[in-house]
Amino acid sequence: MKSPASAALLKEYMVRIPYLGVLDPQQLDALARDAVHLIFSPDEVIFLEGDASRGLWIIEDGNVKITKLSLEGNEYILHLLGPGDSFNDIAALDGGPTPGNAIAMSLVSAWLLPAEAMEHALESYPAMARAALKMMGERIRALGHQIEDLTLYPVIVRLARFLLAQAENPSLSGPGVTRAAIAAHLATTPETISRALAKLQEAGAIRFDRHRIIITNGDLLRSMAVL
Amino acid sequence: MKSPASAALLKEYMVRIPYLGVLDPQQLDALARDAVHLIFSPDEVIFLEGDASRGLWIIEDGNVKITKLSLEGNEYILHLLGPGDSFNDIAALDGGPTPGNAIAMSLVSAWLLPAEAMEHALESYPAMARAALKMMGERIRALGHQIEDLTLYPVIVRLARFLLAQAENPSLSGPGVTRAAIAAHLATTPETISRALAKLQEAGAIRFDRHRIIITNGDLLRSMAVL
DNA sequence: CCTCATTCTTGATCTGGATCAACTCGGTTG
DNA sequence: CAACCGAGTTGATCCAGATCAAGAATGAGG
Repeated sequence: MKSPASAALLKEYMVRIPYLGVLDPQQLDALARDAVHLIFSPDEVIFLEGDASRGLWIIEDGNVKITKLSLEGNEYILHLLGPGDSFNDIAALDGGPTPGNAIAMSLVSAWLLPAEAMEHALESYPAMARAALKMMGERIRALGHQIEDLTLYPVIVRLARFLLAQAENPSLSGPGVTRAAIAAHLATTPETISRALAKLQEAGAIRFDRHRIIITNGDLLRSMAVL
Repeated sequence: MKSPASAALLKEYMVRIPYLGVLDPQQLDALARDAVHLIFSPDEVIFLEGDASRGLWIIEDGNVKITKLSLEGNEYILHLLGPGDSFNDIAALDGGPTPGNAIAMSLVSAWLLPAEAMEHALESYPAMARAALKMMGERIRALGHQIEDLTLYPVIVRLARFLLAQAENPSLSGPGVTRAAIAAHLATTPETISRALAKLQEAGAIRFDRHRIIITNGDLLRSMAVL
């Protein structure tokens, strides 16, 4: 960490991560000092499912996808992440293997808080473990909802929900988040996404400005999301 | 807790739950003393998704399903549970709302370790929080695999995997675990399960003895599970 | 401004699995 | 043992969404 500006940004992002936000400034500083800063080119593999965890990653810039891959090469995107988002939290906190593949979707710069530093922090600061427990609970509920969506609702509903989620989380847009990526996240195909978007537009819920998607009628979209 | 025999069984089950197993005998005893024993009839609702958590449940006898329900009434079974299994762990540990519906599939007797007792234990015994963190990590990985299965593999593969999992976990059999239940767990229909089982039998991987399913060729079944 | 490479759209066809319906098999109850 | 009832099987049909194929829009690089 040479650049002080960069170090300040890292700390800003760290305090927004719930289980790091409970640390006091010196503790946070100590942890941040161990951070390593790395760059990945588009499509570069950051880690693969089952790898030993190298620690906690925090994105400075760019988009990253966490995926599952079938033997036949089909991909499911578990999470789409952007600047300020962390990933590999689970493995970093419980010392287990990484739970998915992490792949850069664009030019990505990110920090790595090494596993040993995380482990040390977890042992030294009990409040962090308690906060991590809550975070994991949230994550489990989110995965439960993801399963619910996939098994109980058709593509158009899932897409409407995705767009609503995206609206309040800017990290889900940006380059690399193509129709193919949305498709892989909703467990369908780019063609189906294209058709579903056309239907939503027809219904008047959204509009295309060039290739950007704009929500023109949030209530209508919400009703189509069965929410 | 009047019956000493029953209390002994409860403690036996408790030590097998990883994050309770780290407690020493007195701590375990103290927690067990607060347990309440309850009975549910078949199809009775134990709790609904989003309810405030009453605490940690441990099954003495019978089967319980944890489900998600769509507005149209379609059901997805997240977990099938039997004697010795616990449920509502997440909410009991993080104090959040219950993450699914719990419904008795047969006559069920179960203990409830009240939320306050769990909370108190979690605060008093730091080792328990650490162990709980690991347990949640495992749970998250398992949900990840469930999503992977649902999105990337066809019914027959999911069924083969289910049968293999069932073979080493007797709590997944027993009355109430009908074809309809398996179907709801694999996000399909009873008819499709029936046909898929017929195919597996035809291939020689399994056999029916009356209505019990017997694995006759584990390797073949594993190969059909793409494992 | 043109070219080339993606990504996106749109249409035609195909298919795994859902749905609907009829029937069979046990097991239970009076 | 007759009547019944829930579970399981089996066949026929249907449909959401996948797949295949062929343009059309967009954007980057020369």
